[in-house]
Amino acid sequence: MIKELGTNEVVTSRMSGDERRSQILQVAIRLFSQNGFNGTTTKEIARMAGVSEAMVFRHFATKSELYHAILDYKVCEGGTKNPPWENPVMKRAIEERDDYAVFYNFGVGALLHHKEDVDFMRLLFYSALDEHELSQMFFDQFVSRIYEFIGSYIRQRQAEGAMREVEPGIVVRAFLGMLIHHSLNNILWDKKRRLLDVTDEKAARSFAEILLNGIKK
Amino acid sequence: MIKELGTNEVVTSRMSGDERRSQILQVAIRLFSQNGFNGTTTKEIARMAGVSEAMVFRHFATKSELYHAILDYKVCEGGTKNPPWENPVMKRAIEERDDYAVFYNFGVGALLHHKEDVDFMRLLFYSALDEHELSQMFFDQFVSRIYEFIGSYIRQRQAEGAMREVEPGIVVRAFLGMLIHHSLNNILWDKKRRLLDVTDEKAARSFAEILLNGIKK
DNA sequence: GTCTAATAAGTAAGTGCTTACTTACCTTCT
DNA sequence: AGAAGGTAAGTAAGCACTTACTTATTAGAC
Repeated sequence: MIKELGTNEVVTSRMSGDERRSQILQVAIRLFSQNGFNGTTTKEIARMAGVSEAMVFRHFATKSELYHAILDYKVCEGGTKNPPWENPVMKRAIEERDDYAVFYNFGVGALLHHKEDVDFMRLLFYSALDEHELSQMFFDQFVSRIYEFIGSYIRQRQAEGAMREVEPGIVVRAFLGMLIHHSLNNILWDKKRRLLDVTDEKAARSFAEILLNGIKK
Repeated sequence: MIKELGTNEVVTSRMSGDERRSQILQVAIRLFSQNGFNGTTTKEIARMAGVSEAMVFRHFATKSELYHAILDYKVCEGGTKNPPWENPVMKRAIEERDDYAVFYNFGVGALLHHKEDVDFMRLLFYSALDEHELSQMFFDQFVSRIYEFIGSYIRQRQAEGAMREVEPGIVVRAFLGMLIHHSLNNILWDKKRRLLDVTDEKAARSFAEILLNGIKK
């Protein structure tokens, strides 16, 4: 009997199939992202979800299928759903050729996204090390599009004479490198921000300034 | 009976204790770096080393002790042993205030190092995700020294009026981000270099140029 | 409204296999 | 002969996954 204390709402112990399925999924996301595929047991997933192991296997035929469902869900949710350049602020910045606004907004968006979904970042790296196909899928679908998009923007600005002739792919890699490495540091090694303690805004501002000064004509 | 074919040298199946120990270590490094701690079995380590499981446990009391020994070995070998700035080329560049040479040489060195020791990179990330103490140790001992060293160089050049007043920590993070993220891409996701195919030298040159133009006065 | 039968949510107690680790014994060198 | 290198065959615990069964919910006939 699970009850939500402190509210009038009382949650009965029995859920509908869909509710239970997504609850198990949420629990599993946390555990897989914390301990990786091999470090997570179905027993623990069941325990954390407050059900018997049999229930886990009623909803997901195998542990692998559950892992696959998680990555599938996370890759779709976190990736292909809403690419950064759909943002109206970004759109205007691009039209107005406001390079700083383009890179700053992209950067802040990325850093925020990483911070809000640490589980996803960890899952992504675990699955990349495990060489899971969905990690490659995420890269092919999401990351390569970012390269295309920002790359083509840089190419355009080079054609317009606003940027030096550096290979756009390298510039994108440099910028994504700053952002992702910054998030990775905060998530994995420097949780206490002992080495570098700056707001996302300041980091994005500095990275955008360094990059744009670095490639301007 | 293991024999080295194609040479006159014949390796007998029986090794000395030290030889066997370091052979098991080498085999385990490869397996742990490929499959992580939980994904690697002592049975497989023994099989790959061509000995029985009992031999693994004669040299290392537990699986954890073996893992610890590996990280210990790798962290010392790959990290604290020879910091990049001990390199004479780097030393001269620093004395001569040749900013480009400083950052370019550091970059090429890092990229080469990553490429030559993919196992180490993978181990480092696996152990960081697993929150193993030695990953934190590596960060505290090796990475933070890089921040100190490059950071203080930047501070000096700022005082000399050669660089803008950007927080040195952010600049270091930006540069390390470019380098590490580039290596990570090559190791984990873009092994075929479909997104970006450049030599280490070109990458280091571009990254150094972007960074230095980005922060020059 | 109430009874009922079908259905869906749920579990306890397994299964066989794999795991990290051990024991008791053998073989090879010096 | 004795120390060091080495193994076959274990053990107990843990793993993913199954079976056989119980409880709660609900839809429709009356």
